[in-house]
Amino acid sequence: MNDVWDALTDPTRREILMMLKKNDMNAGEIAEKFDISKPSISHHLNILRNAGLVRSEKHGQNVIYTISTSVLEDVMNILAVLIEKRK
Amino acid sequence: MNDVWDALTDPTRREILMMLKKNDMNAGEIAEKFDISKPSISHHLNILRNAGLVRSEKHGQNVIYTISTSVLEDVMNILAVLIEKRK
DNA sequence: TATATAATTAGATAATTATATAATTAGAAA
DNA sequence: TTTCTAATTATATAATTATCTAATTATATA
Repeated sequence: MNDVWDALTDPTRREILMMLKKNDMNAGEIAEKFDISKPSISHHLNILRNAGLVRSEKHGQNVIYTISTSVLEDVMNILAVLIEKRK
Repeated sequence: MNDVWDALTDPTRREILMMLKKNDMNAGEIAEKFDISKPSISHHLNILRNAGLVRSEKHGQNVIYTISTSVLEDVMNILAVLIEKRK
């Protein structure tokens, strides 16, 4: 759970998720969208994967990344509790 | 918005929010609940306040903290977009 | 007014994190 | 099998962050 929050803190990683929300992309395509080195993006992808926010699958020499939203439900639930009115 | 995510990353700060969800508390009461120095808690409270997640009001020599959830709606919305199915 | 209490600010430090470059691994194609 | 491309791993570094102790500020009370 902490891993999920930590993954979501970084703006680059949130943007990656936003992009993956629209379409699956491979690592190179993702890296192209940012002004950051490929290894650095690879690192961000790793953090997202460890948090369970993306999945990766190798196709030939490409690695295709897909968003995985199930863990986000937990985050939503926590927020819902916080927002919920005190009785 | 970044400030909100950053504020939410830290487990101590999330726990503070959970506590404040139940009741308003003053700085000392909050600090007592953790095994962390008072200045450190003060620092966390400052980050929460800058993110708009709490408000503080001085009553005598106590400072009473209250949760403020409106910014959390924005976070919820971002998560909702991410979770939303691709069409 | 002197002292005690609540909280914050100041300053230092250890740990974490985002980033880069260089090296490596794996697969595709000449 | 050599070479090219995609991606990751290894390593180093600068910046950020969480924490501490000490000092300060503000209020209350003896």
